[in-house]
Amino acid sequence: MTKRTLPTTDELRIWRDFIETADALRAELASRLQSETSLSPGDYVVLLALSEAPDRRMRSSELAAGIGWERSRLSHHLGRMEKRGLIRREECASDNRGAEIVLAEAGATAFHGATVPHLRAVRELFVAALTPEQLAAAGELAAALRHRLEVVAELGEQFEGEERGTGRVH
Amino acid sequence: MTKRTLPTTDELRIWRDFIETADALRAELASRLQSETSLSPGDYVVLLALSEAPDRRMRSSELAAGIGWERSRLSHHLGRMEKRGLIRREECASDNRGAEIVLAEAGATAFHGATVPHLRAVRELFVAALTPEQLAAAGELAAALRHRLEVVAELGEQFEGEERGTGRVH
DNA sequence: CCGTGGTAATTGACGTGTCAATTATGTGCA
DNA sequence: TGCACATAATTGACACGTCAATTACCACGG
Repeated sequence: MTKRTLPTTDELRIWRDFIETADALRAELASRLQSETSLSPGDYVVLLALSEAPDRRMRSSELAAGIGWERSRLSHHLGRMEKRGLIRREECASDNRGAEIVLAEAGATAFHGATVPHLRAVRELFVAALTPEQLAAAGELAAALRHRLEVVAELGEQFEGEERGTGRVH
Repeated sequence: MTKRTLPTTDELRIWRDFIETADALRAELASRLQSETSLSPGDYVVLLALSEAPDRRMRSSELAAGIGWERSRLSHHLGRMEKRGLIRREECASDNRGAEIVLAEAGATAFHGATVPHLRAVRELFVAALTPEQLAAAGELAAALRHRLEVVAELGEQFEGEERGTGRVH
């Protein structure tokens, strides 16, 4: 006999509801942020990281690591943000390869204008939509899913490009 | 005194965990689908809808409505899929404006090859990562969040472009 | 018949994301 | 010294998504 490896119809329905709702939520937040402050979610996380950095400046790779982005993605995004005057790029004294990303005045202003509306939207669309129990459940869910992702990522590194298992950990 | 309208630190942490995890999950699923079957998630949903349609063909707008996409997005995507031979566009007899989207052989084959690996991945990364209680909680979460999104969407239509409220419904 | 308004679908411009090169620099070891 | 290798960051090509036109056609009231 073979073990069941495919989701049931109910499980699949929950999966679709879950991922589509998360997507819709992200889209709505993004749309509000954009229309209220002309910042994209990407802009927001970059500006958040920069405004919390000592001296409001950071090495490009630290920034990428801090917000969990690939460097190429960050590079492209910084290019667009620089064109709009939100950040500046300066050469790095200690490492000639490196770039320091500096929060520009326009960036600081835009970020300050964005933070309250954005947080208000998070509260309205997420926190206030859930009971305290549901909120806690959301946290546990995220932890469980993230844990599974980390586990399979480690397995994936070990058997580079081989067959994937069933995901069963025990 | 003013009512609290911003999330607490804990609430914000849960929010970030939640949305970032959902994002990571989506990204991992997409990456697997792509590397195992050279289909994107977009391709998958389009092919799924088409392969369930009577005669494996559909009017473009029905398709868009069925999968919840904007027509422009679908149009762009169909252009890319047509170039790869996954679908065909045919003229519509009853309405000369319309287009019928037809599932091509290559599309049917690709979809059939993709469905089992994809469902297996959903099970491995989502279903099997959660306890039954957590799975149920995920469903309730999605329902609650989606409900809130629908409510604010209705409000948004009524007061087109006016100030947004706090999201409090009662 | 004709014009006005609505609908089907596409297009172009642009921001965004990924992958695979590429450039330029640092580092360590024979 | 000099060369192999790693690292910092960018670039180019291309897929994807949204928004605002645009094109082509339907439908209906005069």
